[in-house]
Amino acid sequence: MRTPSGAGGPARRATLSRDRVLRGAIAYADVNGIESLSMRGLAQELGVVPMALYKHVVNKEDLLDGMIEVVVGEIDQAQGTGQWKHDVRQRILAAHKSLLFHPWARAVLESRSSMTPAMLDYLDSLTGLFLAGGLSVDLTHHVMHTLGNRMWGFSQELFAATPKSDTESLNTQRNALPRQRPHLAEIAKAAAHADPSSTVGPGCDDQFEFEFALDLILDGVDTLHARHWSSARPTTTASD
Amino acid sequence: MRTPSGAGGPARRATLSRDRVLRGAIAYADVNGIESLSMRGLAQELGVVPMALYKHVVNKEDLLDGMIEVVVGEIDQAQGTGQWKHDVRQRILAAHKSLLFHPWARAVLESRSSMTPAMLDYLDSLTGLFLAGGLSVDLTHHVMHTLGNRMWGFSQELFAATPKSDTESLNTQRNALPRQRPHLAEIAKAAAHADPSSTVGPGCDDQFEFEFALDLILDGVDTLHARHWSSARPTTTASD
DNA sequence: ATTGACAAGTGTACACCGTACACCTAGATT
DNA sequence: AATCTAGGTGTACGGTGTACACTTGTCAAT
Repeated sequence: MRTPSGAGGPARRATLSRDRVLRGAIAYADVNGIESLSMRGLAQELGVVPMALYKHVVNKEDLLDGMIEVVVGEIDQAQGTGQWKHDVRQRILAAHKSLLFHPWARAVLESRSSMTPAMLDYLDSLTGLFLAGGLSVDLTHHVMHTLGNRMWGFSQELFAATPKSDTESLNTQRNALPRQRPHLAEIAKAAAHADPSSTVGPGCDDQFEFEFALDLILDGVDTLHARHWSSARPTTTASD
Repeated sequence: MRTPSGAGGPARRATLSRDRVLRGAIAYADVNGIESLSMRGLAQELGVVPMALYKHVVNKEDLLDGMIEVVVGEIDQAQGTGQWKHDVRQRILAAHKSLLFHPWARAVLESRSSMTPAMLDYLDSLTGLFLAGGLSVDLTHHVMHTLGNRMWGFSQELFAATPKSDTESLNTQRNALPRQRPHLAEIAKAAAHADPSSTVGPGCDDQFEFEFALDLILDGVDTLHARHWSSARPTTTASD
């Protein structure tokens, strides 16, 4: 609650902030690679002593979470056209673009053990596009798994946002989910209903999801094959 | 070239070997998690001093590569039935099973910057199944990208096996590829021909591959949607 | 049996990492 | 002026990977 003069402060010396730490870390990783991002190195880059960072970030894990949060939060959110396939496509390509912009983002994102708020928001909005397009909750559920594995590697831990045994945060999240992420909540409810054996936790049959995605791809390829599909790359003549 | 008595040696004391180090590391990671696998911890587990490991493994990266090599090499290689879709499905599920057996395998595999021989062999055999099924080289190429992203996260670096600037190993690999991995070589050749701008390197349009996979999924979902597809989970009555 | 070579296990040491903890300090609040 | 407090500092500890020099155990050849 400081911010010396609101806007355009000179910010001499250090004057860190969580945002500056996160942005600094992102820039550092963009330039030097994520593997050489260290608390010490980042501190030096920011003209500060290493321990100063810990006033804005609980530890390195939190730093990485924050970096992902920023990147995912920057995913372009275009207005929908109402055609679900187009809108979904656009949204996913936007995510892909943001992740490609930071080469380290995908690996870091996949190394997180639970979803950050921005990730959940993104997934929720994507889910909403399918549902708005009239797809069943069931089908939407499975295609989210399929796509999720593609956009980033969450897959089986979509709804298992409780890494170890943090039952308190789990309950907090269960209560907060429906009102904040309505579309995800709808899917989670349906999945829990279909498989009552796991009232808490994923409620998803990982093997089923994997095979669903696999068969979707194989059947799609089969169709293309039957149609004598060809990619017709730009440098190739289309006469053949 | 030691191996005291060929088979069934008592192996008192330490008597390491690359294989024992690798197996030990795999067991250690299976039990304690990959994040707590350290050279020191592994050495202690093997009843040996840390630096002893370095006589069988060039560094920790090499250790991780070796672990992946073992796991991928253990993927079940069933006889094909001649039906490409079935055979591909079977092969991929076998890979999935092996990776699931070692929870750390997927993350480690995706953290590798280049393909290990066993990975290349697996991909080559998979490619061969598509080609044997009559799919075009073109279509096979793209579906390999699509599936690759699913089985593990190689995607864009399939043919970019040269992480930094190791031109010598690149040349070695380029010469060795055709005779050892004929199916991959065929795809690589076709891709390089279609895009002559990059005589060395990927030769693949990452964005195209991503969109190909995305559209394959979206079109497949569209089809399922039109058919009023439902997953019909076991606990659900099929009457509805 | 002695020697010598060589593969393999050892011990020490170093640079780097994340971060706990006590401290100081400058600005705001009272 | 006294106090509080958010935030930057300094030191220190235990952990990591691994370079380098060493000892040792095993074999082939003498």
